[in-house]
Amino acid sequence: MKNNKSTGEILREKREEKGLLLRHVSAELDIDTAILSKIERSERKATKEQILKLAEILNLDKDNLIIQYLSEKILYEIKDEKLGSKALKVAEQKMKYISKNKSGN
Amino acid sequence: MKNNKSTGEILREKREEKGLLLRHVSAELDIDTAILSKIERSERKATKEQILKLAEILNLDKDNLIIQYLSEKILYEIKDEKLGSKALKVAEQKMKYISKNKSGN
DNA sequence: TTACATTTGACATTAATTGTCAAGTGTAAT
DNA sequence: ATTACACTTGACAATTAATGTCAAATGTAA
Repeated sequence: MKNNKSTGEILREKREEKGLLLRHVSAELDIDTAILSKIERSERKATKEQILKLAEILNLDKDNLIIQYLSEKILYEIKDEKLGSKALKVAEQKMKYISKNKSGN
Repeated sequence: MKNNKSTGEILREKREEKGLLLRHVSAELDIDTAILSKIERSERKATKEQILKLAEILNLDKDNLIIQYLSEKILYEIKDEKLGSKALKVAEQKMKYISKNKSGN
């Protein structure tokens, strides 16, 4: 498959690849290094603004990163739910239904 | 299709079908009628506990109602997101991947 | 051991959710 | 047309969850 890495792993890998320190990147994001550290280890979620800024700083594809990020938010909603998987499928059905009636994408 | 009604619509229809007033049901839920009114018109989200209690009060299938409810929560997360639909698909992929490696369901 | 990057956890701040209340609207008797 | 009652609306209060800071702890490489 393809979407196997977490957002945090992606961020950390790319940051290290570029030789940047937490301190450098967190300064640009205007947050404490502690938070970025936690984001990279999936102990905290980033905000959408942070994700967008991180994509810029680290030269990551914005759309991919956002998709990654949103999919984690979705899974977070249902992580303790026995019926989560079914709910996901229903959400997709509804999604199709909505976009069909509104046309587009 | 099948999942065309919102949770709120389901709740209101069933309540009226049973001839119950907002005041009756909201008393059992231990909340103000105003909130239940809003829940039924999809102006507010219910809590999971409220959903479970409503299923009991109104003799609705718990699993179906929960699935309905969770799917709305999921859609709420991505409602303003251009890439929401793609994120949903990725979430499903990840879900499969997870349940494959953990076995079950 | 000093230097520095990262991690950890206790706590503060802020934002979102959930709730109350009181006044407003609609409708159907009387 | 006034009373009665179900429901709705919006301003605001309370509670809970998310986001952040800070200082001390840990790891690692001079």
